[in-house]
Formats: sequence, C-alpha cells, structure tokens
Amino acid sequence: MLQVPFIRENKEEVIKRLAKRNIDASEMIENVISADEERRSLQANLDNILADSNAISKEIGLLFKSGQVDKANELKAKTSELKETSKQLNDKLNQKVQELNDLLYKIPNVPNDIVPAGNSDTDNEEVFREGDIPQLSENALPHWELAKKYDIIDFELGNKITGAGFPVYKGKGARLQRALIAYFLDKNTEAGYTEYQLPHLVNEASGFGTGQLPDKEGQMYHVTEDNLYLIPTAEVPGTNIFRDVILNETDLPIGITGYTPCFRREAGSYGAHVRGLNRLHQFDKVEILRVEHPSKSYDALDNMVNHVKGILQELELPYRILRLCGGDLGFTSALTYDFEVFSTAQEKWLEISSVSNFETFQANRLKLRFKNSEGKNELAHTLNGSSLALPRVLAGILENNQTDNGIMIPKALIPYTGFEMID
RNA sequence: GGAGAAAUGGCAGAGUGGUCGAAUGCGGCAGUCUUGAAAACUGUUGAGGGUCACACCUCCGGGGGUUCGAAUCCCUCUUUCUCCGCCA
Repeated sequence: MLQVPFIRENKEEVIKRLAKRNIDASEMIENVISADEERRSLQANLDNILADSNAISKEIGLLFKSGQVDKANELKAKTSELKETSKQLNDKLNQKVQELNDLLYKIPNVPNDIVPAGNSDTDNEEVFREGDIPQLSENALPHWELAKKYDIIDFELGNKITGAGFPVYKGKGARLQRALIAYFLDKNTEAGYTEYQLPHLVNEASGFGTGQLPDKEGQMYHVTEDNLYLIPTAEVPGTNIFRDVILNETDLPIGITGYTPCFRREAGSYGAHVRGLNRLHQFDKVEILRVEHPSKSYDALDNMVNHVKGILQELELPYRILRLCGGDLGFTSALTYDFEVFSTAQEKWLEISSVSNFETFQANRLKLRFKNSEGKNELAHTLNGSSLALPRVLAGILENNQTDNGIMIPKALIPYTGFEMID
C-alpha cells in the first residue's frame, strides 16, 4: 500500500510511473487525495468535540468532589448534545477512512525507474543469459514422459488422491525433491540467511499484510471453517513475522530462508501451460526474504539475484534473467527479476524464480518499521525471491540432462541424492 | 472438547469509576565522573492521528455496551495458563 503523504507530495510522479503498468491512475490519485483531505477535516472536527466533552467531564468530577451536585447535574445535560454530534461524526469518519482504504488497496506499487514499459511478458527485458542449451538426441522426451519412463512422478495417482495438479513423487523422484530442498537451504544459509520452518496456513491479517487480500482472495485455498488460507508462497508467513514490528536500525539487514509447500488455485489456467510440472496446485519452494534499510534495498536485490545465479551455475542449467515490464510486474513489486530455465524438450523457458523489491509497499501494510538514526520510526524495505521453486527446476534437470542411459544428476546434487543417475 | 484463571508500555509489574498514557523496577538512550570501562549519579525513554510548530485527539488483547466520565463495570470474541478428557 502506498503512503498517502507520498502520493500527495509526488502526485505527478506517481501517475507517470504507474502509467508503465498501463494504468491511468490520475482519477484514483485525485480521489485518494480528496478523500484524505475530507478524512483529516472530519478528524479535526471530531477531535474538537471530544476535547470539549473531556473538559466538561473533568469539571463535573471536580464539582462532585467539592459537593456542588446541582452544578454538576447542570453540566451533565450539556454533554448529551456533544455526544450525539460526536457519534455522528465518528460514523462519518469511519466511513471516510474505509473509503480511503478501499482506494489505496486498489493502487499497485509504483514501478522503479528502470522498469521497462510494456503490456505483457513479451515486453520483458532480458538482461542476462548463461549456460549451454544441450543438443538432445532425436528421441528426447518432455519431462512428463521421462517421469513415467523412470517411474519417478505419478500424475494419475495424484489425480486419484486429490485432483489435477497434485503429483505424487516416488523413489528417486521423491529423493531428488528432498535433495533439492536440502541443497537450496544449505546454499541459502551459507549465504547468511537464517533458516525458518513456517506455518502452511495463515490468517486473514497475514494475507492482508503481504497483499494477497483483499484482492487476490481467489488465488488461495480458503479453509472457511477456521477462516485460514493455505499459503501460496512462504513469502506470506515469512514476511508476516515482521508485522507490527519496530526494529532497531542495527537489526538490519535481516535475511531468512524457508522451505514450504505452496498451494495455488490457479483458476483459469488450462491446456499446455498446465502439462506435467509446468503449473501445479501444490508445489515445493525454498524462499529467501530480506528486510532492509531503504538506502540498501537495491544493493540487496542485486545481491539476491547474484545468489540465485550462483545456484543455477552449480546446477549447470541454461537460464536467463528478465527484468519484468510494468504490465507483467506483480501488484506489490517495484522491481522484479525473473529467472527462467530452458526446458529443452519443450523448447521453452520456464520461470523458476522471481526476485523482487517491494520497497515500503508491504511494510506500510505490515507496519514494519525501524527506529532510524534520528530516533524516528521509518518503514523498512522488504524483498523476497525464490531460491528456488522446485517443479520447474526438476523439469529442467530431467529434460536437459537426459541421455540414452538415463538422467544425469548435476554434480552439486549428488551428495544430497546419493545417486548419480536416474535409470 | 469440559472446568477454572488471566491478558496493562521492550520486559517484569502496580493500578477496580474522575487530574492515568498509566506508579515502580529492569532494560534502552544521553550526560556527569573515569586514561578507558564498570559501578554510581542525573536526565530521558510507547504507538498512531493532527499542526509550520504547539494545542488537541485516539490507543491498557479485539469488538460492542453502561456512564457526564472506563485500564477499572457489563456482554462477546480471541489468545495464554492450570486441571480433566482425547491424541501424532
């Protein structure tokens, strides 16, 4: 959520930058500013009335103490009118605050200067590419065929137990999943991130804090009986660690990592996009997450990008990095880099990581602040990224490393899998 | 799931209707002293709104109510603790 004073003071700039998302925000921004003005004026009126009635109450107390009961009763009569007005004003104020918030919830984060303008993923800007795309033999298979051939992932069994998008991993497939999780967590903790195990269900306040609620409610599985949501990413429980927290400046930066399953309804997805491991309702992901001083957050973003690069280099996967254009940028993000691994048998790029700086957008909702050097409370910056999402990494390994004799496990993973080949 | 107790500032812990945003202790910060540190002493120290700055307003787990006036009384929800039951 953007801060109202920021909007007020940078009106033109905000509109200009939101235009990169193909949004004409001018009307919304005007509405925010005027709603806020009305809010402040209502608040001032109410405060004055409350001040009066506080003063009278105090006087009544004193009169009672000195035994002047008649005078006290006289004053009592005076307060009923004040009470009535203050009640009305209070209702109006609440309404106005709600109106203002509803407006603010609809405004996405302001893209960073270097975000390219654009409508869709075709306008994303490739900023880096590395790794050789292997020459596969003619009878190379896509990963879902490989999964069947080597009996390591059973999609039909998942259909039976739950439904589409809930695959069952077995044998070396299950072990490879576990190996990847352990490997990612080790790489992340080596880089200074503290490992966490987080809840897989979150309450409404948490969903709100990271921006999934109120708007993206349909993307999460909702346990209505207890009003809890299955997490779509570890970002939600992880970032909400810091909800309503005031840190010391010396606590920064903070880096945490955690493995969680992720649950996504993916309403509206269909066809080839959901083939095999490409898009699932339940998948595993290891996430990294940082809380940063505003002056350091973009260095931290670069640092996270380099960290993910290092992992992909070790896994020997061909990948590229995209700077997302305004149209493809997530609602809460100011700047996002997507990592895509090349799926050779499918001949397409698969997103395996998304690294973002949210600046104060989440912190504002979370009330995540730190006490700065002047002793003032200031919103911190939050960032997060996948390090990494498992299914598509697995797809990449299976497809790119297939040989006539089986699938080669990347060297870095062998200590974790305990085997060198799936055959 | 049943019975009972509780929820106050970073922490501990007073406060049961009026001047309480809240005693006191610890912790934090600043200063004095010291070569430096510790100790001691002095001061300071919650959050939000509002204002150029003050004033002023709101907040004692959440929500609602009683009252001229609520941290204090009532209702309700949530959470924690103790006992019982069940259980990985």
